[in-house]
Amino acid sequence: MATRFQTLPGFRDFYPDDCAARNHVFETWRKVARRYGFVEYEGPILEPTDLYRRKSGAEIVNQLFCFTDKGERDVSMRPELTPTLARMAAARQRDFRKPLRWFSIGQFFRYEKHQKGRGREFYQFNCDILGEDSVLADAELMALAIDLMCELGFTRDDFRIRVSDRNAWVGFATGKGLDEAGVTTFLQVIDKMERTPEEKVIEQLGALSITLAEVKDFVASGAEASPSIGRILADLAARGLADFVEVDLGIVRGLAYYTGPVFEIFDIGKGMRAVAGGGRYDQLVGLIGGVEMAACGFAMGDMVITDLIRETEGPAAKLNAAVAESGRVDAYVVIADPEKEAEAASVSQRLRGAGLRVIAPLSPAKIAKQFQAAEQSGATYAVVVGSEFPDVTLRHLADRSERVVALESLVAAMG
RNA sequence: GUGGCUGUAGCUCAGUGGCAGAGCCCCGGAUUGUGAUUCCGGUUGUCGCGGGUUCGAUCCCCGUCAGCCACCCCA
Repeated sequence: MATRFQTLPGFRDFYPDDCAARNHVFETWRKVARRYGFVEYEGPILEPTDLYRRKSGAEIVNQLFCFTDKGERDVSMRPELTPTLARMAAARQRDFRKPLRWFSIGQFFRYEKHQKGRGREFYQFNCDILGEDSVLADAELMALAIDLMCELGFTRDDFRIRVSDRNAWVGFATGKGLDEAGVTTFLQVIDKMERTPEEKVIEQLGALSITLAEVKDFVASGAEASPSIGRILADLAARGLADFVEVDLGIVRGLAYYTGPVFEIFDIGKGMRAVAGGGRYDQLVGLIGGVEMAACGFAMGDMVITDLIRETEGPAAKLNAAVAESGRVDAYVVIADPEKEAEAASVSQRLRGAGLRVIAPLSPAKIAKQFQAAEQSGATYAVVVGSEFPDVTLRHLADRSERVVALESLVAAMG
C-alpha cells in the first residue's frame, strides 16, 4: 500500500472553497489599503536568520523555520515582514517621497505548536507608514484598520480597537525613578497583568517599588495619560469612527521595539485572540538599515480574522457570497449531437471571447447527464449545440425557459 | 516545552472482548434532445501506528504519531 502523505503539522491545504474564502479576505485587504493610497510591495520569503536576531534577539531562533542552505548560509523562512520592510525602506530611502504608505499581503512561517487562530504557516496583511512623525499617521492606520473590519461586514457591535501609548507608561515609570532596564521589566509586567494573579503582580511591581494602586489609577486616567491618545481620539472622532475606539492602557504589546502609540483589535463576545495589532516603532529602521526613519504600522493575520468572519453572521454571509461568486459560471455548453463537437467548441470560445465563464463537457455524455452537469456547475444558462446549428438553444436553467437564438445574437441574449 | 480530550469508509459519526456499520458524498443504470425528487446497483476500511494481556483486541493496558483545545509564547 502506498504511503499516505499528509500536510506537515500546522500547514494547510486550501481546497477551492477555502481558497475562495482566503481570496475574499485578501481582496478586502487590498481594496481598503488602496482606498488610503497605499501601494503594494513584497520581499523575499527567505531571509538571513541574523535579520531576525538583530530585531528580536537570539531566542527568536526557537520560533523560526531556519536551516543552513547549500551555500552554508544561516537562513530563515520569514516569520514577519517588518525587518524586511525596514531593510528595504532604508536601502532606497532616497528614492521615495515621504511618507511611504506601503502594504503587503504575504505568507509567513513560525515554528510553533498549532492551535486555534495559530499555525506554522499563515498569511498576513502588513500596512505601514514610514517617514512620518505625526501621530496622525497612527490615527490613519487605525482608521484603515477599522475600515477593513467594516468592509468585511463587521459593525460596532462586533469589535473594538483598543488604543494605548507606550510613552505614557515610560513617563510613568521614569517618574517612579526606574532606569532603562527597569522600564523594560515594568512594561512586561503591565503587558501580562491581565492574565497574572494579583498577588504575583503586586510582588513584581513591589520589586520595582511601585504599587498596584498606582498602576490602576494610571490605567483609569485613560486618554488623559497621553496627549497622543487624545489627538488620535479626536482625529478618529472627526472621521466618524469614535464608536469603534476605546482607550485601554493595559495594551502594551510585548515587543520592546514599540516607541509610541500601540493598538490592537479585539472581537466583542467571542474571546478570540487579537485580530490585528500594531504601533509606532521609530527606532527599528535605524536598527536594521542604519537610516533614521519614523515608522508605524500594523498587521492582521488570516487565521483569526477568518475564524471571526465565519462566526459572525453578516461577515459570514458576505464571505459565502464571495465564495459562491468565485465558483459561478455563466454557461454550460451541451453537445446534443456528437457530430457537432467542433461547432460546440467554437461556440464555447465565442462566449469566452466575450468574457463569459463557460464550461463544456470534455468527453461524450448523454444529454440528461450533460444537463445534470450543467445544473451542478451552477451555470446560469445551458447552450445547446445540435441539429439547429448555426442556431443554438439557450436555456435558462433556473426557470427552465428556453428559446432558439442565432449564434450572432447569443452573447446579447445572455446579457 | 507542559497538560487535557480525540483518533472506525472520501466526509459526519454509531458500535461491540467473538464475521466491520449507518447517513451523506462519489460512480454506474432506469426504451438515446432536457436537469430537482425517486428507484436500482456499486467502490472504499491493515478500526492511526507499534507492542502487551487474552483462546481471541477495533474494544482493556503501555508506548508512539497525528488532530483539537488550553498553558508558555505571540514579532
